[in-house]
Amino acid sequence: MNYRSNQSQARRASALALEMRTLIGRLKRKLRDQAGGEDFTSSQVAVVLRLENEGPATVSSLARAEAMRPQSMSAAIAQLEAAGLVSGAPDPNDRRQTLLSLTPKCRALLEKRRAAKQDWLSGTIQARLSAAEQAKLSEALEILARLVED
Amino acid sequence: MNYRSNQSQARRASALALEMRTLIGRLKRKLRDQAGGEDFTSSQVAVVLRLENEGPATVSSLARAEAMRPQSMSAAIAQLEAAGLVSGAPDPNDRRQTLLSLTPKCRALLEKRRAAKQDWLSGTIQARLSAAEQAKLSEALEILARLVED
DNA sequence: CTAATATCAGGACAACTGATATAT
DNA sequence: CATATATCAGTTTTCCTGATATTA
Repeated sequence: MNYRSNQSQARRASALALEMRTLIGRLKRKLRDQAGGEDFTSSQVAVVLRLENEGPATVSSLARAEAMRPQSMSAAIAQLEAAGLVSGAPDPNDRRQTLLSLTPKCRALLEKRRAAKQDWLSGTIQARLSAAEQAKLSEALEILARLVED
Repeated sequence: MNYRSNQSQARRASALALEMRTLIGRLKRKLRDQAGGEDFTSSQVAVVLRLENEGPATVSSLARAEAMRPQSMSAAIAQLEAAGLVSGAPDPNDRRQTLLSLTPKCRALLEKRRAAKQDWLSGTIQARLSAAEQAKLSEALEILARLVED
């Protein structure tokens, strides 16, 4: 690996990083705006979908999964509980923990929103990206996941 | 296009959306943490790199490029100006506008940080992704850009 | 007069840090 | 005692909306 190729690799990585920064900022703001009003934050949506896909979990494990502080996750979940979408039950095996799960109301809401295609992100993915592009995106997400590991 | 294939398309899009939400949240927090302290926010970094790549620009045009409000961009840039990294000069052709550009101090700082590989995102891209993976990422970024168009 | 640029003022909200109680 | 979970309280930060002055 010579000097010139290291240089051009560095330039390519910088260019990618620039594009990514702008894109992440835009997506972040877009997701927040779409969630505005009666809906939920991006983090809250991620939690609900995670509970749906992976079953009951604790505040701490959810915080680890999203790489945020337990206190922040707790606040997000408090709103979901207040809305009656998530409920917690003490874990009989470890009484420090509270296992959270989706309420029937939440599952019904998810059904309804899916039927009405009310989720902006998945709706836009379907509307604007071909199957081949979605496949490329999926590959890229696996690659990107490695950037935030640890 | 029959019912079943629409169903499975919708499921695929939902799964992608879930992965993306979690990933965006994690990247967002990671970028903020890496920028913490004496450094700058992700938006500020994006602005500096954009000015470097595309030359002088106004607050409004930068706000459009990042899809945020001019007032928010103005605040971000005020900090950069206070740090002596960006300076503005009135546009002689249109006196409503102020053209912003990088100061020599900022260019020197960029050089120094690049030499020391101090940018977390581009450093991690280089360290953890092969050339082929970076190419896939680049393709995916073009695809993703279409999601936030308008 | 209407449209675009910039900036001041105030507000909302997500995530943070620190401290504390409880259970393992 | 050391570790893990959860939660209360207060703060920071980023971006927002609304209003105003200036110039095209």
